[in-house]
Parts: sequence; structure tokens; C-alpha cells
Amino acid sequence: MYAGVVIDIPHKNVDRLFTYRVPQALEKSLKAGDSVLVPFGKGNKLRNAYVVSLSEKTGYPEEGLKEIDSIKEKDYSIEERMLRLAIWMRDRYGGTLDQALRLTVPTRTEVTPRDERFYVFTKDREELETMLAVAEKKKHYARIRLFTAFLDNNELPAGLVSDRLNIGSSTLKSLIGSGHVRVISKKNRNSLAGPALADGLAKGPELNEEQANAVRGILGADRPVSILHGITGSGKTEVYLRLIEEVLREGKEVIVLIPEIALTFQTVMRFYARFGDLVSVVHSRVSKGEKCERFELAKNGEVRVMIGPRSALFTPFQKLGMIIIDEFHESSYISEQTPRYHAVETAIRRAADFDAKVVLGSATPDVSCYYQAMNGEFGLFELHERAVPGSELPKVTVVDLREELKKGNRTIFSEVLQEKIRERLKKNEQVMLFLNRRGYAGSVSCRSCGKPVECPHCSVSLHYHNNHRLKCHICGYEMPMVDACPTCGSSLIGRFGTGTQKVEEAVQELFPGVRTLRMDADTTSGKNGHQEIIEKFMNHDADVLIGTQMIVKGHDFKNVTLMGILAADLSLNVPDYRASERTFQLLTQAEGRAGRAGIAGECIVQTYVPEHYAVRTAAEQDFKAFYEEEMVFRKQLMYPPAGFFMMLMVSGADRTGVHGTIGAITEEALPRLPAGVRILGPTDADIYRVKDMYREMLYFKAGDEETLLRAKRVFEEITETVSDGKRYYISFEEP
DNA sequence: AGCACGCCGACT
DNA sequence: GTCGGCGTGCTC
Repeated sequence: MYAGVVIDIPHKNVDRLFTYRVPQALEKSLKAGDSVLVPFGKGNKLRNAYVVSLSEKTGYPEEGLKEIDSIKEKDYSIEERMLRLAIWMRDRYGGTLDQALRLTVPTRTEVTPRDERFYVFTKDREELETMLAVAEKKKHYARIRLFTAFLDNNELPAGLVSDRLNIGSSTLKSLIGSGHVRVISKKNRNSLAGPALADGLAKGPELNEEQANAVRGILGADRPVSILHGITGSGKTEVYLRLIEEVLREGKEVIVLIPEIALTFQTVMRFYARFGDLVSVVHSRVSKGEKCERFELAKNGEVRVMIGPRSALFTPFQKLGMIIIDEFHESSYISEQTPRYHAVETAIRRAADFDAKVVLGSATPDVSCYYQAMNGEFGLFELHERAVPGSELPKVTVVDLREELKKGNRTIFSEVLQEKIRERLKKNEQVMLFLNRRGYAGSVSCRSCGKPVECPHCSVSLHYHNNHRLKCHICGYEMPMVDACPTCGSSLIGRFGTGTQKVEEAVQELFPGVRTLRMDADTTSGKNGHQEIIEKFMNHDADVLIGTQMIVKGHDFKNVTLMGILAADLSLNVPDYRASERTFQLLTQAEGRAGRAGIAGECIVQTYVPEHYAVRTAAEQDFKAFYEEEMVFRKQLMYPPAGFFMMLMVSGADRTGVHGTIGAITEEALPRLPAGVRILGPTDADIYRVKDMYREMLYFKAGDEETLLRAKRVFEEITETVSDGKRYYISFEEP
């Protein structure tokens, strides 16, 4: 028997199947998905490999074959359905099969098994800290990390779960004696799992009719995917909890995906409070070994609800019944490393194979997904009522900055905003100022002539790196940090902030003595930079928090009563057909940050285009209205989901040649394109120069995929005749 | 990714 | 004449 294996090396050159003989002794037990050791390369060094296929014969000459050395621990084997998922991911998102497989295997570090496992619950933060001190002395590092992760949020825990605590000290024994700390060893943990733990902890409230309808509808729907659209405070989490209850009752398991930034102690605690240690959590601060262990618990059914960011999608549950994705429109669900998988798509794919349901929750659903729901491809459940007590939406005021200019106000704060800030500061309440500027962070520019330091080979600015060097993120070009402006020679050269720096200066000038904090890529560079700023602001060590996207996602500050959105249009003015959608999402989210916990909140939206529908509908927190107008725009311009588009890119070292070539292609194509195809351009690409190659592009769009593909064929035929030797490269790219 | 083979400069 | 630079090419 022969096995086709993938060698555990993430490199293009070895991204294929290698055939090995299966030794007699393993013939019976070996199966696809197993991890094995095989001799590889000249030195026959033993390497990890994944068995992907098994067969009776091979086309490869017998004498060249090597034999599988041994099978690794069964714990490392990948289930067949996860193997299929990895293959699908490689095909869909690129990269090597090994890279895709690595996601589906618990991190490959050896874990030393522990004799005892203790779960500790406490309602008292001081006790927690005492235990921390003890643990630190005993050097239980993995657990210390877990504790600090919880403590970072500076919230008094309603109860605490810790994996693994070796209790030897007397200090700890007395704590247990006090009764506030409950210790559950591995032996008796099952008896305490689930509802038993809810004793004394918050019980779920009664569902309102909309919530109950959503639960019934999602469970009963014949569609495997449902969208749960619920405005801020409509009680989506309670719906999730009820769904999980039902799925657990059926004996199945649940994955809950949450944007990394929103994965806070409070969120996780709500799940613990309800389901006890059937719940586990993975996130970036959980060590690799710990993550591996938790995945194993999931695999053998000891843990049945896994909460985490996108990577939790690969929890090796065998009886997966539901995948819940909260705030599913968030961009953090798209991986930044290869394979650049999209967690929503991948979840739908995994669920199909596991016969599980997918629930996509959001206050501002992705327009394309919502369209699919409207077309009946997905189930759609809406929550309009506020179910969370005291969660009034903030009062939103839109300020026209053009009027401010007419009045001669050239500052970044409108009169209204200045007034409101003053008012709130007087009452000792906190203010957040949001500048939704993207890009440019990390670039270096001249304060004298204003020119950024650009890459000599690409039309982008260089980024500053900690090693005092400048680097191009497109081509990798590197040079030492300059001490004078390459354009004008001025020595007034410095890092280009996100703009928040200027805002901070302005705030301090306008309100002398005000305590400000800034949160952006510059100030959060440290390991816990993020967390430190959040903690400070929560402690009211500052009155005003100024920041970029980061401040509007996921963190609830109880004392914040005013949110100022300084320039709502910044995210509108980007060349992307989803600019309005992004703006609506950001504004809606930002508005939701002000005034919770009973204090009336207010939000000031400053803009030059108060009449823009994204601004208008966001001010009213009306997704439906936004969606209707957005779809008119998308239909008119044939953008997804109403249409399909593709771009044709011509690149070459000779700029005029590139221009001429794409012009010629366009001219020749025009009379031959099928009816209904529209073109846009040609025009310079967003980044018009990459590695000394100039790039121009042409968009072509159609109302249906078939027409678009026919248009593509026309372009393909033309480019074959037009392409001038090897001087120009022509490629097609999908959005 | 490793590890080989391979073809050109300053050394015992 | 040899040790060694890392360029490209292969690994069942």
C-alpha cells in the first residue's frame, strides 16, 4: 500500500504529494489525516508529514520510494472533513496545502501531561491576586498569562475559571477553606459542568418575542445559514446563549467567533456563567501549548463550546452543531497571513460538511450577505427592540463643516462640539474623539514641504520600522531612516502620525489642563499598549480619549457620554465601491459607544457631506434605509452583489508604452464586447508603480457572471494579439 | 525549508 | 593547488 503525503514544510517547491510505502505493520491502522514521520531529502532527515491519500498502486518508480517511518500520536491526526476543508482552503485562498493544514492541527508543540487539573472559581478579586502571587512564586507561567488576560480589563470578576492550578501551598488551602474559591479537580469536574455552575450567577432573562422568534426560526430553518440582524442593545448575545443551550441539548457542539478586539473578560464571562467549564476560550494571549490542550479537550468532547477569534473556527469538534459569528462584517475575520481565508465563507464551508448551522450576527450586516438573505439564500432574523435595559441609543447630531467654515471656524472642532466637550468635562464625564483616518500610519514625511518619503521603486511611502529603518511594504526595499528630507533637504522630518496627534494638541490648547490619551498605531506599539491605554481610560485617568478605528470597536467605557466623530467623510473618499458601507459601519459603531449604563449619551458627527446617505442613515441607526439606498447605487453601477466586475491590468517598465497598450486594447475591445458590459477607465492603478513597473487598469462590469466571463474572453483574445512581445504584462484580477 | 552540487577568489 | 562564497535545483 502507498500513501500520498504532504511534507510539513510551508514552501511552494514542496507543495505537492510525495508517495511513500506504507510498512506492513501500519497498513491496518493508517488513515488519511494521520500525522506521520517520513525520511525526506538527501539526508533522509525525519520530518513531519500529513497523510492525504492512500492507494494500492502508484505511478512512481518503486525503487525510488521510501517508507513511512512511524505514525505520530493519534492526537495529531486530522479528521477527514477537516482535511477536505484544508484542501478547499488551499484551492480557494492560495498558499500551500501545508499552510492550510497547519491551521487545522493543534499547534505542534509537545505538551507535558499534567496529573491534576484544577478549576478555580472566585468572586473576589483580592483572592485572585493572592493566588496570582502564589502562582508566580511557583512559576506557573501558562496560568499566570490566563489570569492577567482576565485582569487586564480591570473588572471585578463575577467568577473565574482557570485551567490548571497545582495547589500545594497552605495559602491556597486556606483560600479554598474560605468558601469563595471552589476548586474542581479533573475527577469531579464533569459533575459541576453546565447549569450547576450557574448557581448564584446571573440567570438568562426571559426572551422577548423577537428574540424567541429568532431562536425558533434559526433552529427550525431549512437554510443552514442565518443572518441575525440586531441593533445595538437588542440582545443578540442572549439569542446566541439560547441557541447554544439548544444545540448542547441535542448533544452537539458550538463554535463562537468574536472579533479579537472584542474578546474581553465580560464577554467570555457571560458564556462561562451559563455553561461553566463546558466553555473554553482561545485567543492570541493563550500560549501554544495551552491552545493545543484546549483543542484536545474539544476533540474528546470535554469542552463543548469554544469561543475565540477566527482561528477558533478550526476547533476539532466532532459533533459540531453550530457556528456563531458575532459582528460578522468585521474585517478581522479575513486572515492577514496565507492562506488569507475568510472566516465567514470558511465557516459556511465547514458547516456544510458537518451538517451544522451558521449564525451571522451583526448590527451592520455586510451588504452582500444581506442581499443573499433577501434573496432567500440565507435565513434572516431581525431584532428591532432594545432588550438590554438602559441601552438607549445616543442622541446624534450631524454638523455641517461647510457652515463652520463660512462662520470662519477653521479649527477641527465645530462650535457645537466644543460646547459639548466643555459641558461634559465640567460634569466630570468622559469624552471620546474618533478620527477615522486610515493608511499613512507609520509613514515618514517632511514637516517643511509636506512630502512623504517614498519608495524609489514604488508609488507608496516607506514605513518606519523599530530598527530605525524604512521599509517598502510592496517590494521590500529597505533603507536607514533619513535625517533630512530627500525632496527639500529640511531636517524637520518625522513620523507621520495618524492625525490624532494634531487632534490631541488642539484639545489641550482649547481646554487647558485636560487630561488626554491617544490610541493609535503609534501609541499601542508595546505588547500591552492597547490594554494599558484602555485601563487608564477606564480608571478615569484621562478625560478625553482620541483615537482611530481601535477606539470604536468593542470597548464599553461606562463613563463616556460624548462621542465626537471629527471627519465622517474620511472613509468615504477612498476609491473602493464599499466606501459607503465601511463608513456606515464605522459611524454606527462609533455612535454606539456613547452613553451606556443609564447615562444619556450624545454623539456629534462632523462632516462636509451631511446629505450623504451613509452619514444620514448612520445618524438614524437605520441599516435598512442604508441598505436600500446602497443597493440603488450598486445596481446602477453594477457592483456586487448586484453585478460582477473584474479588472484588466497592464504593467510594464515603460509608462507611455503601458498607456498606449491599454488604450489599444480598450479601443479594439469596445465594439466586440457583449451587450450589457460596461467599462471604467483605463486609469492608473491605485498603486501605479510597483517595483519600477507602471500599472494601468481597466474595470469591466456586467449584471451577470456569464456576460462578464464572455467579456473576459474577448479581452483575452485581444491581448494575445496586442501584447508586444514580453514588454508588457497583462493580467486579470478579481475584486 | 534544508541540503546538495557547482563554479570563481584569497590562503596554508 | 585547496577552502569556501552562496546561486540554483531537488527532495517520493
